Amino acid sequence: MRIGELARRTGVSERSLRYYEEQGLLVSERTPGGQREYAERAVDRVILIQELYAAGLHSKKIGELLPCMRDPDGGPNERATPELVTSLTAERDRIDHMIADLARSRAVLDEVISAAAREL
Amino acid sequence: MRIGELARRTGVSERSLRYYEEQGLLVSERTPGGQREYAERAVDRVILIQELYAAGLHSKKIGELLPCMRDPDGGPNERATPELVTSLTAERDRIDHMIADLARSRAVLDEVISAAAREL
DNA sequence: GTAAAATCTGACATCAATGTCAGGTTCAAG
DNA sequence: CTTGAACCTGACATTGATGTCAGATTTTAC
Repeated sequence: MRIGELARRTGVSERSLRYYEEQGLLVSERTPGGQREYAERAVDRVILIQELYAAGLHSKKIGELLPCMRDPDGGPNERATPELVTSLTAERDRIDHMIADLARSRAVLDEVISAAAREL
Repeated sequence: MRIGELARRTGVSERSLRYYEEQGLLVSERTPGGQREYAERAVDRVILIQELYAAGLHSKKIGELLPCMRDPDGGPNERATPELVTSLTAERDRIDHMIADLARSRAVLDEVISAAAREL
């Protein structure tokens, strides 16, 4: 598929898709004319990238992480270096804190929303 | 307490504390010389503000939300307008999505970390 | 072949919280 | 009184992903 379709199917802008490629997170073939052609699996890949961004990982870290994931087709993947494991563990802990904080914020919102509902 | 102590106790920079005040999220008395003097409860307030920022709320929304929270001392608080309730409900839903996304990202990291551990 | 739609590259803009720095003032301790 | 630490205001810089635009090229439909 070309970039427009991938953008539509993932909800990610074309601009961002080109940026992901520039950052080495996403690969594409090129048509003879030079336009990007994506495999079907790019859809899941893009969604994953977005989720990792939302989790606060930066491009560089995502770029290190992605090759170490088990491919869905069981293809070869890189081995995570000890340094990467250390850094990913830190990220995981940070995400745990983030989830806990989010739960607290959610409770705050919920309390205000509920209080307003009770006053109707 | 003055700004330095509040910064130290909350882990938030003095710069940010002044910014919060500028945004109307945090109040302070002033000494005769013009320096900020904070009440003890400012500590919890600052931590709450940070959590709401982390949850993706912007200054404006936090500024609308805070007065509608029940004060710990049961003091008077503003009533949430229907528009605010609508917007807070949307934020809450967004936070729910965010938590779900974070859980997925966490699982991805965990899988890579675990796989590396198994290879030792 | 032609026109419209899609894509390309490259550059510049944006956002919002925070960092940083300069020059001046206030506070606390000797 | 003096000195150093803490604080003040105001301004400018930073960050990193994304928006946006211009001008050129490719693809698709007729």
